[in-house]
Parts: sequence; structure tokens; C-alpha cells
Amino acid sequence: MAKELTSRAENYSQWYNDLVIKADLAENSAVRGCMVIKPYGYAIWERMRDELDRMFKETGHVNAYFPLFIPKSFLSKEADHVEGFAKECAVVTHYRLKQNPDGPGVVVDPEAKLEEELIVRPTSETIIWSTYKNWIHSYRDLPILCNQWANVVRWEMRTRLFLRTAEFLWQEGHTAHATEAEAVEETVKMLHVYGDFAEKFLAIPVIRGVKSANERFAGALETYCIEALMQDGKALQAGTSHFLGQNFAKAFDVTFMNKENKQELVWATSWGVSTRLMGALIMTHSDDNGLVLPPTLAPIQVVIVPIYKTEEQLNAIREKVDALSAELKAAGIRVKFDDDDTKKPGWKFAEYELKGVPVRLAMGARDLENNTVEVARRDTLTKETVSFDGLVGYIQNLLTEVQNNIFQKAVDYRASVTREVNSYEEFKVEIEKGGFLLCHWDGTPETEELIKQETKATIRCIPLEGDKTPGVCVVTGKPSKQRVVFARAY
RNA sequence: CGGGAUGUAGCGCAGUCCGGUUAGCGCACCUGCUUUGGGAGCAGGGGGUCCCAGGUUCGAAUCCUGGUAUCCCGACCA
Repeated sequence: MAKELTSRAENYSQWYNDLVIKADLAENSAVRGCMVIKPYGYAIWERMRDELDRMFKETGHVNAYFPLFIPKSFLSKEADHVEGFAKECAVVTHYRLKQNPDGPGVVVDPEAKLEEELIVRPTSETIIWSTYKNWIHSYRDLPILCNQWANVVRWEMRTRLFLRTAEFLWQEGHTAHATEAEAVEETVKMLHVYGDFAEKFLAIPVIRGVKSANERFAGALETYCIEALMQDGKALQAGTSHFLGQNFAKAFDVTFMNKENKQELVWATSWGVSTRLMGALIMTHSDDNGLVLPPTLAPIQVVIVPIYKTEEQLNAIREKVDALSAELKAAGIRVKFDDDDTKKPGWKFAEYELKGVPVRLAMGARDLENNTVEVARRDTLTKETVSFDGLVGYIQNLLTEVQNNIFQKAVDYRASVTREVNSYEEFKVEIEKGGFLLCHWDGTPETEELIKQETKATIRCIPLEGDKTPGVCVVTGKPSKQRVVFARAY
């Protein structure tokens, strides 16, 4: 069969959709803009979820769960917040159906209209802070460090698989603190949890930074983010951590008695990452043969494909592989022996490449004779024949090497399309080529908006690390404290 | 919500302009034999409310009207 993924097409999204569907990650469902995540894709999400959950718990957080439905009045209590989300809310108005009196099927029962409409959560700040009001009375009740794993709904006008779906899975942390300093510290801490997760676990290099006012979360005083760069040169916001100040405490009247017996408003943060990370993963590492998964994340790290003609040969291979599998498992490696006799070896090779399995072993009669095995790595698509002896150590090293290699490849790619620009003319030319542009900006929303209108580029973030040399804005010539990161984004 | 395109087997498509045998092709699926170190070959077979509703006609996948869904480009947006 001819290779179906012919090239990284001009129309990246088409390539991406083909890839995702063929790789058995997800399908569009009948519901507008929602996704079905198939078992293999979900296993990848579970790997992400488990690792993040572990990191959250290591930093002192606990999990909880809050309602799906938010009374309309809650959402309107914080002015900026409601303005940010009002245009994309799904609203529940009735609670019952009845038999259609004029024909077949059912209709909404007009008798069952809700007194107050319910909003399907687009995010949970409001319902959580209405709850925190009852949990917090004293400084002794603080901090509260809760996370929830949930689904949320945002009725986007235009959706894109994994990157912007109407419903998506995510985690949202919501913390409450006695002091501003502590809340800011929490916000930054979680930004770095996300940054470390992206780089060490997903092998996606990210820029840690602060959003400009235009791009800030609705209701936040400051939004921190990690920004990644996809292989087509477009930026993707991969995670956010918000310092919410006392905005939600004010809106929901959440106060506490401090040690001096004075009543104070509580300080808040929230932070989240979503199934968008699946999109980031695919669009950072994949090639024309399908997914490329970092070994830390891969649900299957090593697949073993037997090559045989007879049942006897298979049994001989199985005997040897079973011992190897046990050793690999004991070493903490996720291994699969695919002895499905309805598929041929060549088919399996292609299939596991499509699925991004980092290391593939093939073993046939030739190997049994020579005490060898064929080792293929997904990231470089190279193969070599190695001795069966000491194989576990070899594979452990190889997995580490693959992990480092795909991260380094992504770092190198990003470096190759990140450059400084020093005039607006240059900016307009360079932005067409994609990638990150580092340039000076006068710090005003007006200038950012002008650039967005004229070039479709936005400030991805004001980086926390790196060069802090001042300069002058490429548009207005006014002073600038440091270079900021511009790009076109998903 | 504007502009454009497309809905025909599980997937990808041809047929539609110019109405007329039993709606066709590739992949996938099933059976048999041969195969198995990179998505096997040959032979046979199964599978269709042609997006929905109404209309025109002796006759509609094809023409007309309305609806609906999806995709792309905008606007919008973690």
C-alpha cells in the first residue's frame, strides 16, 4: 500500500486531521466541534494526566470536584470574567422533555422551564469561589490548594481538533491564599510545574513568560504562560497560570480573619492545561510516518514483532521473548509482544510507526540462530541488529537517547526559526515566514492591537528569562524594557 | 454570523453540467489457496434510505425549492 501521508502539506490542518484520525487518536463526533478520543489516544492522555497529578501532589495540592452547572447569576458577578466568556456559553434552560403531541419523537416541555438558567461551565472560578466562601473563615483555613480534573464547554465559533474543541478535558487548579506574595508565588510555581512537564515529559521546549494585557485571562491581574512552537511555525499556548488578585474574593465575598483579628479578602490563583497538549505533542514531534512519542509518555515504549513461518518457530520466539518481556517490565519499561497472527510483520511495522512507539524489536528465525534482535528506533527510523545479551540495558539507554533526541530536535528547530527583528518593515517580512520574532514593544495595548490588525501576529509572552536589554519599540520608537515574543498563533 | 466548497458502501472518490439498463471504482471486510525480515498475490464473495423533506417528470443520485451537516477563508477565541 502506498504511503498515505505524503508530505507536510501546505494545509497543515488537513495533514494534521488525517494523521490524528489515521493514528487512531480521535474522530469528530456527530456533536458539533466535540471530539471522540479513541482508546490509544486516551491512553496518551492518561499518561499525561497521571504525571501531572503526581507533580501537583508533590507540590502540596489535592483533588476535588465541583458541579458541571453554574447558575447564570454566578457568572455575572465578576465583570471582566463574564465579559470574557459570555459569548461562548452553552445554556441549560429546561429540565424535561415530553412526547411530541403533534407527531413522533420528543419536544422540550415548556412547562419545565428553569427559574434561573444554568451555564455549562466554561471554567470553574465562579462555582468554586462561591463554595470557598463557606470553607474560609480564618487564616487557619488557608491556603486551599485544590485541583479538579474535569470537562468544560466553550461554544467556539470555529473549532479545530484538539486545539480548540467545543468540549475539552482539562485540569484546573484553584488556590486561595492569605497574602498577595503567597498567591504570586503559587502562580509562578505552577507555571514552572507546567514548563518542566512540557520539557521533561512531553519533550516540548517552551518559553515561560507573562501575557500582555490584551491576552490576559478574563478576570486575572496577571497571566503566566508556557508558549510552544509547532513545526509549521505557528505558536501554541500550552498552559496558563493566573494570578487573580482579590477579584473573585470580592465578587463572591470571600474573607478571612487574620492574626490581628482583622477581616481581609482572600487572594486567588488558577491554572490549567488541557487536551490541547495532545495537539501540541502531535504538532511538535510527528513526521510523515505518523506520531513520534517521547518514551516517557508512550503507552507502549517497546513493541516486539515476531517473524515466523510455522507454529514451532513462533513458539521458539515466544519462549525467548517472554523472558525478555519479564525483564523489561521488571526494569519499568512498558512492553508489548504483538503475536497477532492475522497481521503480517510489514503491516505491524507501519502500524507501530504510525502510533509513535519509540522502539521496535523484530525477531525471526535468523535472530534465534544468531542470538540477536533487530532494533528500530522511531525518531530516526534507523535499524540495527544487536546481541540479545545485555539487551535490557541497551534498551534503557536507547529510550533515554530517544527522549533526549526528540527534545533536542525540537529545541534546534525552534532556534532555527527564532530571530530578533529591529524594524517594523523587517517584522512584516519575517512574520510571513513563521516562527518566533523577538522585538521591542512599547508596552501599550494600542501598539499590540495595531500589529495584530496589520500582521495577524500577537505577543505570545514577555519572557521571564533571557535577554533583558532595553531598546525602542519597532512601531512607535518609544522605550521598551525588553524584547517580547511575537508570533502567529493557533 | 458573512464568503466559498462539499454531502454517493466503514474510509477515499467517480458519476450530476446534458434525467433513461441492475449506481461504479480503489482501499477496507469475508472465503479459499499460496505467502510472512517493510502495509502480500490470485480467485471468488458480501455490503447502498445516492444528506433530509417537498416538487417537476412516464422515469430523479442527476433538474427545482426549502432545510441540514461538514470543511475552508474571515469575524470570534485558553
